Amino acid sequence: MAAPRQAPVDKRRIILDAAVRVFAREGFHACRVSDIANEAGVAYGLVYHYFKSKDQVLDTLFLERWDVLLDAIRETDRQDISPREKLYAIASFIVDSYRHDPELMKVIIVEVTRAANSFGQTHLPKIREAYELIANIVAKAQEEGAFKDTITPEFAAMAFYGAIEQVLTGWIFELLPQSDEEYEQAKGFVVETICAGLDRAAPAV
Amino acid sequence: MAAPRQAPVDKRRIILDAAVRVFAREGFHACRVSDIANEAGVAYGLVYHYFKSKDQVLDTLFLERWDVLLDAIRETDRQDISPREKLYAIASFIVDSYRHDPELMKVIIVEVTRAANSFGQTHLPKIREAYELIANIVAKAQEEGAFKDTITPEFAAMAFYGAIEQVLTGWIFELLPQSDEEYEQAKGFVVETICAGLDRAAPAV
Amino acid sequence: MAAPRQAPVDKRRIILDAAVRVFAREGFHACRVSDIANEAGVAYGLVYHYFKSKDQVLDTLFLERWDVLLDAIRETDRQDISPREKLYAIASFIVDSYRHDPELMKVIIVEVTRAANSFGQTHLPKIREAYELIANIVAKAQEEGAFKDTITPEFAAMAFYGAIEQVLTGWIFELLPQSDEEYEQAKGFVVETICAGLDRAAPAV
Amino acid sequence: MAAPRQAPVDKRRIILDAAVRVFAREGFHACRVSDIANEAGVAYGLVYHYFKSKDQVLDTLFLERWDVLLDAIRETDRQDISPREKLYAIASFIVDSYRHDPELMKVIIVEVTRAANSFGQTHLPKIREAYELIANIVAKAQEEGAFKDTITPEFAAMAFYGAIEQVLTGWIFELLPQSDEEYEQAKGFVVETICAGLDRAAPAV
DNA sequence: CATGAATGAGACTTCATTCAT
DNA sequence: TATGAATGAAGTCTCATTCAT
Repeated sequence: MAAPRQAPVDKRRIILDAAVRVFAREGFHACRVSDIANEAGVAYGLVYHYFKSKDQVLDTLFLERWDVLLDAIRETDRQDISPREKLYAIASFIVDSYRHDPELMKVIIVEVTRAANSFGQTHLPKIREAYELIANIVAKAQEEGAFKDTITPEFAAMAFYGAIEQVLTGWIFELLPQSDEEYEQAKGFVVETICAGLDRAAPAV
Repeated sequence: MAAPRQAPVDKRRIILDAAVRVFAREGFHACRVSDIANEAGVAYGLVYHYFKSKDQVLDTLFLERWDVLLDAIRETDRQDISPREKLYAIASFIVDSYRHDPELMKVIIVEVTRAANSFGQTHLPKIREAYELIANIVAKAQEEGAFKDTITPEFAAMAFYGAIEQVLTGWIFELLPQSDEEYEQAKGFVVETICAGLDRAAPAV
Repeated sequence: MAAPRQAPVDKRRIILDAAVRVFAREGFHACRVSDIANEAGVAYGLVYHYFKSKDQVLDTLFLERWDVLLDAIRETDRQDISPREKLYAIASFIVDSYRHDPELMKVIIVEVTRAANSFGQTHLPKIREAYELIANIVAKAQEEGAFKDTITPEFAAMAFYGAIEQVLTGWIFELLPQSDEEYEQAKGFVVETICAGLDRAAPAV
Repeated sequence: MAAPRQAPVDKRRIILDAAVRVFAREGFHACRVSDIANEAGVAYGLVYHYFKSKDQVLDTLFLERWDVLLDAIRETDRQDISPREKLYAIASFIVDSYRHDPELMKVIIVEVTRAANSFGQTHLPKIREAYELIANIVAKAQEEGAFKDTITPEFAAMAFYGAIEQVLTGWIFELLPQSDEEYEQAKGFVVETICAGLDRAAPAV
């Protein structure tokens, strides 16, 4: 039987993973391409062998992950569950993404989705897709009477996403406490916040 | 009677106002100090006569406005109104700030509060004050039994602020429609969203 | 009486003059911008204060001088002298330009007029103007019967200019001997070459 | 009967031919080694298997062709014909070289003989040989009394070669019209220009 | 106060060349 | 022979900041 082979090293992947760590630690603008190369343990030029520019490294990281998110939202919407459960699934996916790879989520949020004047601008159409998918879920729920229609789906989607992102930002910059329990509670909290509100008049979930 | 005075030209103010327009239009990092000087119609070096650095120009703009916001929140909290009315007043103040000077709010949100890796980092304590003032309102409401305590005040404050900021961002980048009516509705919407949620089970405001 | 003033130093001129020396010595592509700054005794960035790029420095040098040449040709053509005298005047102007500032002419010829794939391409219209002005002189002479019309004016102009430029190139790279006498002879030689040729059958000038 | 053999593919030759096309199209400095490899349809590294450097590819192209030119001039000089006929034969050979392979001649002229600061410098001795062979023909003609000796042979050779090269440059960059007739006329034109001149006083050829 | 010329550190990107397979 | 991933030196340009007037 053949000896077990060394897994082939994918330098491109190594560079991307190193870039996540460097971007998370130093910020996209503050770091130098040489920092990425050093972190990856490869020569300076290899970064440019695989990527056209420093920008393209971040673009790649964002698109890789954001497409997974969009797929997850679409898949969730296809399931036969209540609107509230759908929103919960989406919130779960986002929170779990952060739990699984906080550095990557930090980079995506800090350097792209919240960086409206640079990469956020570039990827606005892609980011917008997420808002629209969420808005569609709300719109359908309103049509079916599951949600009241005092607010527009677009507005609800923005508020929902804004609330989650701000919580993640709170974790990222340690303004909010973090623990497995906190993460789990947060999923319910965000949906609770959006779907039931703080008012005592609203029945508990 | 005194001769009519030439309105005293406050070059410092002229530079700050020009900076708002330039930062809003081109972004803080993308613009050059000379762009500010040109927009203000003053010499290059004068910017450095009044400000220690390019950073300090943005710092000044942010602090000027953010202190007004913090004062407004504190003043609101002092009034003898319900927690929901307090949150409505805060949402109102933020939305009206945007209506009154959208460029300034764009700069503050895009370049500071959402720019967690640069100015957001620097001004985190100041930004945090706003979160804490809001959290205090929620905490008091929970103690008094006006709000249920299924979620922490800190979390509620983050979700509340995140929802508003995301809506402003939606306006700034024209992802959401804008009109006087939209602005007025938004104030209620955000509070509604946080205080009552989307669930039909929750009574309408 | 006022003390004699120090002539105001025109740093832009100093940079241009330094660039001529550096380009002549090291070649446009081989030299670095810092070489120009060092030669001029100014800071690196000042080159970019006055010129948009390294290219623009050479563009400026070329255009400054080439416009003088074009004016000289036009002025010559306006005079009431024979075609042969006009060509002699043009050859004289070019040769004297080299005598007066051999480094500048080296740069213009080597880096622009003979660099067909880089700056020559860019300035082709300007260079072409010279060919056309010369061709016009020949054309008029042919119409008046002063020159025979066995060859086209365009061709004659190219051959005339090519002969002179090659001779300058010979001097620049020391393939041909140089002296005041050589320079003076050359003026007649080129015109002789073009107007009468080597053939003994042609009467001496 | 033997199976038909695959024509032996000489990869080295394929690379050289591809290099001609790439150098002609993009210029030696503007193109990358990978462009040559792509044009040739071979792997990047193979260029370096056959040639020590990018420079050496151009060196090879130049030397291959220039040696043919030098041989042609020597062979011409050996023949028992008049000096004017010798110059005509040389002009013919150069013009026909251009007709036969305009891209190769473009590369040789633009990137070597007119690129005095780079390859022209390197190959100056080789280029000079051509000037000297031509000068020798003139010198002999002057000794024999066929040519007048008002100008030095070296100067005549430079003017002669300069005139031809400028005409080729005119064709290469489409400043002069091209056709089979033009090419044929040009051969006579150049010799005419050098040997008889434009002056009506000079008898027609 | 006001001007704008002068400074110079810093970072991205290119690409010829090498080398392991 | 043939491949193409890997290397890393080198140079242009930007622009915040300083300073002499």
